[in-house]
Amino acid sequence: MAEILDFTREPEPLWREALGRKLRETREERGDRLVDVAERAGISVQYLSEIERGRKEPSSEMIAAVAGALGVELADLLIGIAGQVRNLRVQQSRHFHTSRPMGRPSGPVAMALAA
Amino acid sequence: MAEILDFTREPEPLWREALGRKLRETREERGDRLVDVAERAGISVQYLSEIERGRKEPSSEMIAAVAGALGVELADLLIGIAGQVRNLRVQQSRHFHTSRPMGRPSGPVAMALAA
DNA sequence: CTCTGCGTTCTGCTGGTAGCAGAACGCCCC
DNA sequence: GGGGCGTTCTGCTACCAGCAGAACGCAGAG
Repeated sequence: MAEILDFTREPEPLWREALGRKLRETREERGDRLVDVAERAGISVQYLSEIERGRKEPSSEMIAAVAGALGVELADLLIGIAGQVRNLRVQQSRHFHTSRPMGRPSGPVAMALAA
Repeated sequence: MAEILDFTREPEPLWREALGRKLRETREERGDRLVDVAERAGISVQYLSEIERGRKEPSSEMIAAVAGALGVELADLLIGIAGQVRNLRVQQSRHFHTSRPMGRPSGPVAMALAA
């Protein structure tokens, strides 16, 4: 009974965190400031800051507004996020089996309850 | 100058709609029932139904729980959704004819203001 | 040292809605 | 007719999205 639980951080990042990271990256690549994007998207600057830091859960309309203000489409955004998530996970669990989604993750409910 | 335009706005599907579609597709591919996934994810069956139909905005924890219950990772989910979104948009702009009863007024910024 | 620009974070506040239970309903197949 | 499956209606409560206003840290520039 060597492995009780992986007390290491559940490697899977949450959606809002990955999204925020990608949004920030995209904005900085464009050389925009928070206030620029916020104005264009029609939202407050504090709120955009929290979205980018993965603190708040933006609605689908918000996501569309920010993406539109950044000049990217949803599909591109998703692909970019997927890439980031992949890199993050590989970085963390370097020497485990490579991508095999068949494994039954032991704690789907646990994640929901944990947060 | 009057830069009014925007009447060419394709109805880019909202995040929650695309997500729901993909979740349902994944579940059906596995031959699971709503109640199976709901139980495994620890959520109610009505709510899962609404998520799959894109009617409610699930939190990141919910997404993780459902994805876990389906045995898929976030990255795979995102890529699948991106593909669906792409296909949808192509399908729409190719011939606008098919049964599209819902005249979705979904613009990025416009939606934020409307909401 | 001060000033300015940029982002972050704190304190509120309000409306909306996530998420649930319970039940009813339509549909299909036995 | 009955049972499995999904949908939808009516609530209901608790939580949080999303805002304004202001303050703060931290750079660099003068």
